[in-house]
Parts: sequence; structure tokens; C-alpha cells
Amino acid sequence: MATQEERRAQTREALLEAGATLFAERGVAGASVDAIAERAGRTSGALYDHFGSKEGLLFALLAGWVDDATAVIAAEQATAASLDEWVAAMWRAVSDPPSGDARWIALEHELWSWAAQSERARRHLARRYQAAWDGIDEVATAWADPVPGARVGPAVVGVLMGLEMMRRIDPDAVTDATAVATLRAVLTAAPDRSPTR
Amino acid sequence: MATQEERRAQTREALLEAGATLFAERGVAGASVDAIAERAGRTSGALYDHFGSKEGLLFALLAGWVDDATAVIAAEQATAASLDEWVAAMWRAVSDPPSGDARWIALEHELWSWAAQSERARRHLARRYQAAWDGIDEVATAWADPVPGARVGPAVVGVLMGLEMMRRIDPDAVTDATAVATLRAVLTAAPDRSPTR
DNA sequence: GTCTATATACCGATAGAC
DNA sequence: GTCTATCGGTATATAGAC
Repeated sequence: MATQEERRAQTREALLEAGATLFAERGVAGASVDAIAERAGRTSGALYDHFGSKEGLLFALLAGWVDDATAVIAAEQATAASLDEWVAAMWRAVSDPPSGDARWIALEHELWSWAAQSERARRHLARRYQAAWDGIDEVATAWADPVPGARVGPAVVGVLMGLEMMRRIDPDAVTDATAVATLRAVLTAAPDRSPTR
Repeated sequence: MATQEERRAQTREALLEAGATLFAERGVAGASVDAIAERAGRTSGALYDHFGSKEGLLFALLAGWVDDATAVIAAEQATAASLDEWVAAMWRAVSDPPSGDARWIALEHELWSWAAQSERARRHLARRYQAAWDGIDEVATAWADPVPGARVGPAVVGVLMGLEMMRRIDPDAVTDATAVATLRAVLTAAPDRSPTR
């Protein structure tokens, strides 16, 4: 019987789920440990036992989401038939989140707020985004023809996030067409020459 | 004698200054009213008298910064001699803040975190950015030749913010040249046609 | 492993003296 | 206008029973 072990896994999952929801709804500072535990049908003691602290729960959540994001990028790469299709797929993945999980956007901004305050958080984010940057660079060399050694990954990710932010506060401000055109422009523009196509 | 009035103005200024610093350093949630008041050489009562609440102080800070940002854009418009120069000036204004005030970036992200949670905050942000969008649209029609009716303001602001975020977590990820090229591409790209120049 | 109970601290905000 | 004093509430985290 692995009943004990199963129970532990269920508790961990319930706490992660509750944490994701409440962090997104109220922010990391606004979501109390008690509230998270209660929503998971447990008490705060369980949370401290599994994650050590509220911050520990946050880190555990983020670790899961890195893998998700990189998986999405890899999947798009396999199915897209053209540059525009690939770009549109990435934009869709950001503008209305894919796996039915709209919470990560809120959590992402929590992280960025924190990054403005702490060097440790910045390093955490850099490590986190590195995989996405690299993945995009790799696909980009297949679709566009960038200058050798030029990195477009960071610019693409930055543009995706920035456009999503503008769209969130005003849905009409950034149309899908504008987003795709902008991303295409970024991928075909290079620092040292004019746009090619 | 306006001594009474002067004293009040000094207190208000000191509270704004302390609030800007502490909000940026610790976040809005992490900066206590007492800490802000103490840093300003006053007590919490003074803060409540001037701004009503912690949120009131935050709004007062933001109102000041809107004016600053729009003033910067207007100033660039007057002095820039080419599209590239204008774009470079905007990027400089964001990537290393102009008026010696590096704190507004942190505050901006606090706002965005909040916007992920609250409809009220989103409306606040939309109103806040409207002026910047319009200002950029106006200058853009002079330098580039956009499709009639197409708005580039939101995309430009979004790209500025997104690139700044990537640069902050990795200074080598987005070079100045990349940023300028990206912004130029955004301004010359349009949803319904290929880049012109 | 998970619970209740609790230690300890700090929060935002107010009342009322001055 | 600004102070001290304080209210009422909630926070994170721990101790110890089960």
C-alpha cells in the first residue's frame, strides 16, 4: 500500500492548485498562508511541511511553469508551416493562455514586481527566461535569416510581454494583426542592416 | 506669513519622496505607512491627513509621473532630427530613466501586478497610458507614414516596456542597437502590408 | 503528516490631546 | 497639522497533541 505516499502527493497538489489561484487573485503579498491552506482543505501546518514557507510554494509553482512554457514553444515549432503561422501561434499562446490556465500572467507580474526590488529575483528570472530565449532563437534561424550571432529571442519575448500588457488594459489597443506584424518585423529586422523582407 | 502653508507643502513633499523610495524598494504591500512616515520625519497621522490612505499616496505619486512621461515624449519630439534619433531617445528614456529617478520602473511594475488582479486598476492604467499612446501616434505620423487609422502608440509603448524588462534581467540580452532596430521595425511595419522602408 | 492552539509581531487606520 | 496612544485585525511561523 502506498496510501501514505499518495495522500502526501494529493496534499502537495491541492496546495499548489490553491496557491496558484490565490496568488493570482490577490497577489503573493495578499494571499495568506492560512487562506491557501484552507482552500486546499488543509491547514497551514501542511503548507509549511511541504514547502517550508510561502516563498517556497511560489518557487515550486514557478518551476512547473517554466517547463510548460518551453514545451509550448517546442510544440509550435513542430507544427507551424510558415513564419507568420509560428508568430501567430506564439502570440495566441500569450494573449489567451493555452492550457486553460490564465493565472500565470498574474503570477508573472508578481515576479517582475519582485525583480524590480531584488537582485536574487532578477537572477531567478534570467535563468527562467533563458530557455525560452534559446528556443526562439533556434526556431528563428529556420524561418527568418538573422545576422549570424544576433540574438532575437530576448526581443521576441519582450515584445510578446509588452504587447500583452497593452492589450490587457485596452483590448482594442493591440489587434491580433498588429501583434503578428510587429513580431514579424522584429524577426526580420537586424541591428546592422535594414529589414530584408 | 505663509509659514503654516509652507510647512504643509514641505510635509507633503517629504511624504511623496519617502513613499516613492519605499514603494520602489519594498513594494506597495511591503512598505508600511509607519515606515514611510518615519522616513519622511513625520508620523503616520500626517500621511492619513494628506492622502487619506496608503493607496491615496500611491495615486498621488502616479499622477505626478504621468505628467513627467508625457513631458519627456513631447520634448523628444521637438529636438529629434530623424526617426532613428527619436526612437533612440525614447529608448534611452526608458532604459536608463531620465530625471535621475530610477524608482518609477519598480512602481510601474507594482501597478501592473495590481492590474492583473483588479479591473479598477486596469482602467486606471488605461487612462494613464492613453496620453503616451496619443503622443507617440502624433509624432509617428510625422516621421513614419503609417496606414491611416492604424495606431502604433500602444505597440511602441509595449515594445519599450517589454525590451526594458528583458534588459533588466540580462543587460546583454537586448543591446541598444537591437532596441532601436526593433522600434524602427515596429514603426514602419503595418498590419496589412509589408514593411516599407 | 496533519491537526489545533498559540507565540510574536506588525499591519492600516482612528481618536483625541496639543 | 501633527502628535501619541491604541484599537482591532491579521500575518507568518512554531510547538506539541494525535
